[in-house]
Amino acid sequence: MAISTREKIIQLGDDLLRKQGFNAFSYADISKPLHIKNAAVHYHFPSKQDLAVAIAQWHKDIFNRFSDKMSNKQPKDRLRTFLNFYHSIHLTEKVDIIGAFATDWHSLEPKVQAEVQEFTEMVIKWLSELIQEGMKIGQFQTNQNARTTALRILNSIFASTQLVRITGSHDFTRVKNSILEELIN
Amino acid sequence: MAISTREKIIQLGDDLLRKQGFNAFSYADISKPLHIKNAAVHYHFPSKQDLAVAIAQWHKDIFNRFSDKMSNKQPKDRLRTFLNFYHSIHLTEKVDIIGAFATDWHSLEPKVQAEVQEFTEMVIKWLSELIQEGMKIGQFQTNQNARTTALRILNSIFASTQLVRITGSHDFTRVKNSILEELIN
DNA sequence: TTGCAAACTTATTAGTAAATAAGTACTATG
DNA sequence: CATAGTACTTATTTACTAATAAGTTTGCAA
Repeated sequence: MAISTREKIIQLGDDLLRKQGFNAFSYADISKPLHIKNAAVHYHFPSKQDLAVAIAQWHKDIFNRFSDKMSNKQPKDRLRTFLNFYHSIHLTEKVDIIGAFATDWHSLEPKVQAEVQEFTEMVIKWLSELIQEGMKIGQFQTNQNARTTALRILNSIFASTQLVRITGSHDFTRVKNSILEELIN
Repeated sequence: MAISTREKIIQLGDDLLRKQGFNAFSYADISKPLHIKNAAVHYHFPSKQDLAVAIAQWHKDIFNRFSDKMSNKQPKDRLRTFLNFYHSIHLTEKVDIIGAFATDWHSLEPKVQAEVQEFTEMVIKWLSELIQEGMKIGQFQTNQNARTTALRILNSIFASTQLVRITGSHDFTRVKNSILEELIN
């Protein structure tokens, strides 16, 4: 099945959102590369906020598929794959979607904010459970509670996608490795 | 000495940059509250990029004064004050300037990027030295190198100012306390 | 074949953006 | 008192933005 225009718009919108920021791209930036007219984008997403909602929902879908696929893996491997996923974000010069939405938070309508909140809590919950499981089987060690550890991992890794734009790539690998080292052993 | 218009523009610009994002505020958002005309802002800062340069330099100045004032304090207390400073950012509904600049990175001209890079390295250097000193006198404990630890602290705390917009304030205190607990003991 | 809905294009609007040129008021200095 | 620089205002331009109304094409279904 060929990819639909609607899907192409979401993917390009996501790309622009994370490369430039929500207020830095326009419908023209979407319509031109797809060789469609401005109004065609408005046909699928009447307002820019509607597009933002769709992007957030798209991330929820992707994350659900990701967590399903990972469900039978060991906590250690799940965490490693999660961090590698962020590594690939960093390589494409994008920032993580959570940080991108957060800095533009006050430009977003409540319906967008609600989707972003849901997605973010999904990720935190997944990380927390992963940590608790890893603790139980002795794969991880920490004296913080699971949510706090989850928050610190999420913060460290999504902030890294931002910080390396300023300081350079080598710092990404430093942080990524240190997260693993700190928990494992 | 009364505060100059130039200074007022910088402070309000910084406020807007960190509350809304670089591309989400306009010169009108600055001129209106200050009861001056649009062109008066352009008189002080011909382009928006010039204003961004000034904001970055202003942060360098503030940080220099901060680090001078802290120089005779113990590493532990310096770190605590640093984290409290971020706590006050969070209370004003702003995000940290580093993350704000990073997400809007591709909207910034090289002259702005250079200033931001200089400021960021100043902060990382200050944190690294603080950690090394704390390790030497046995106040801190970590098996990571100083820059990596500095990066993780900076990442965790600046990402928190973003994440709590989505998840709520209580998570800020969690992260802040966990940074201290992890290092001290 | 007719009808009708989905997926567009054409054309336009109203608003806002950054930026600049030219003029004015104030103030300090020589 | 003249002049020159600083700090503005008035007025305007050019460009872009999101958004919408109205018309067109295409494919499928009754």
